[in-house]
Amino acid sequence: MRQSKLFTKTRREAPKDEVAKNAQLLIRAGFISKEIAGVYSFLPLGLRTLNKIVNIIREEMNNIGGQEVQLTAFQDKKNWEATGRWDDKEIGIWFKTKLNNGGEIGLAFTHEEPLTALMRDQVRSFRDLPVSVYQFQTKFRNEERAKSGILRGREFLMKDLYSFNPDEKAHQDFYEKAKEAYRRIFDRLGIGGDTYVTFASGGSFSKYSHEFQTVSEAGEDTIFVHESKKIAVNKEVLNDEVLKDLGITRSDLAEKKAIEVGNIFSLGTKFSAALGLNFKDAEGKSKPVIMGSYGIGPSRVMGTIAEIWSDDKGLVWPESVAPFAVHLIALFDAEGNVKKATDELYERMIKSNVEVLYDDRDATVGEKFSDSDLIGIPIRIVISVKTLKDNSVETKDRKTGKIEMEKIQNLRF
RNA sequence: CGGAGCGUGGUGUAACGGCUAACAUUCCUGUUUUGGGAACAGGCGACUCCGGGUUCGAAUCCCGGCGCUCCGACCA
Repeated sequence: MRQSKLFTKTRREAPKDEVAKNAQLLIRAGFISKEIAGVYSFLPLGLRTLNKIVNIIREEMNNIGGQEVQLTAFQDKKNWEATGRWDDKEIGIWFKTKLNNGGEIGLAFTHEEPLTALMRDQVRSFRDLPVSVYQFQTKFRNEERAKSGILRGREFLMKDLYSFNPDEKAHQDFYEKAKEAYRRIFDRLGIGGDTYVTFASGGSFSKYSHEFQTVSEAGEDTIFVHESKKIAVNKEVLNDEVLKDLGITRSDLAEKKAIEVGNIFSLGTKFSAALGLNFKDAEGKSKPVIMGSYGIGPSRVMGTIAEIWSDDKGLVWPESVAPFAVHLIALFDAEGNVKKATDELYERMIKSNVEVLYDDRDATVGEKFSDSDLIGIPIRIVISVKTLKDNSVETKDRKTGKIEMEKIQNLRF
């Protein structure tokens, strides 16, 4: 894409009402725009990155057999009354509204109830199991206090997968597969090294749930990290019993702030029993389905990456989620030689399906370089009078700062 | 929801109760410039968040609302 056509602009300064680093950088670089507190819009660069995150998650969910759907955000009150979660006293974060015909609907903050109800029509026999279903969906949570930029919004994107299994063993097998898939996802997203499988409170059907916590000062959670085992314990459940279960001692643990980027949770029969999602086993006996839920917030992940991968000049995207692979920068000369050479290279890259952002703006050198650092595309390629003397370009790695000269004809595209 | 702070051109800031609300940046015009947010000249852009009040006079003081931020509580 030609940067001269990109409608978003970079800014020198962040709006003063943004304090969170992720929001400051993403707004300054033109990735997102704030609508109201906790509600952000995604602009072209931001949407590209968000979609890359989504696609990585999608691939890994498909790998473990997940089937993608898209449920509606509108919620039928009767499904939620069945589980006791319609009442505002139970769930304080509902957005609800009246229908003109007198009814009442809610906007989903999660989807256990509607999907369980939907599966009732599909699952009858043990032959229909196991099955797992997921979606990328906008969730609405009427948080009393939005904070931390896109880390905690009132509207946010979430991947939620729900598993349906005939028995506890099959459930556990899938649960472990999902855990492994999550590890791969965070590795591919570039935050695997800082992300710990964290033991957290399990609720009534399992002793523990597992959170995926990325160590960052911007996080809201406090976890205790066991570095060599690459696991952690959420402060909420840190006690002697947990330490014994995990075979670790308190002195091995280091206290850290962390962002919860994902979690997986055994639901047992809580929802299937309440909503009547039963199946006939091989003996013809009716049993409730065993369920699990598995969430990741792609928009929160994007904010987390911005927190972790950034420096004083701007964002430093991992290749896997960068809005473009290459930032091509032309430092024009009066004769037009640089423009001609850069246009040619740009066309070549487009033909080779390289995702390239071409800074063809009539801007000064300093502005182009500053914007490039701010936007944080992994590889910067500069063409100028200087490089053309040698028929070369200069490449610079955003992360390492390493600069190399390369002959134009030797470029890999 | 408890506590604290803040609302001034697009953005960031300034202005004792008193001149035409100032400065920087962005943006527009032109000239020059092209390896780190470049120079010069000219120009556009604000009912000072909204509504009331005090005063000869309000961006400034008072009351109410709305919004934003921070700390805490909350966060299947």
